[in-house]
Amino acid sequence: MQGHLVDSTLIDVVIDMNMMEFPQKFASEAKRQVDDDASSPDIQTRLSDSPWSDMEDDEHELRYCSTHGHHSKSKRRRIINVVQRQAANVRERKRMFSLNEAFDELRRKVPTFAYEKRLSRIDTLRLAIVYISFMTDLLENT
DNA sequence: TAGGCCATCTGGTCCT
DNA sequence: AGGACCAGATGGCCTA
Repeated sequence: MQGHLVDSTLIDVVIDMNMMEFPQKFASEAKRQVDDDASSPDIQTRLSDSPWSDMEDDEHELRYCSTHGHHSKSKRRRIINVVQRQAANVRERKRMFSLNEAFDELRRKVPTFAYEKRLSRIDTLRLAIVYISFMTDLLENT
């Protein structure tokens, strides 16, 4: 539907970019995910009274630029155990998954030709920028 | 085979 | 305290 509104200017841009193909490796990539959790690099289980560990010397005072209105913060390393790390990995995977869902949705919104390849994430963003600019111009000139 | 793209892990920082 | 967000590193897959 959205492709009908596109003029030659936008089409020229689109032609230069990679075209669609639905993710074939999405499922295959998931293969190594969950099972790898147990075999992740030997993260030491570091259980201590405090989840924070001081950096060695007094250089660990992290000073933010005062022009940005930040206060100085002490730079302390947060110590997490294996369970917490794995939980964080799962959350990160979910977060990236939802990010990719958003990219897929954006891919469906921008006009493309269903050639052989799907748009990469960076191409999707660039094309969306071009498309939005084009539509904005169209709106302003009517 | 090199380069592009992507998923995943990880540690640092921000935010609630 | 802990979850969200981010960026760097790494490794796999695919294509020219």
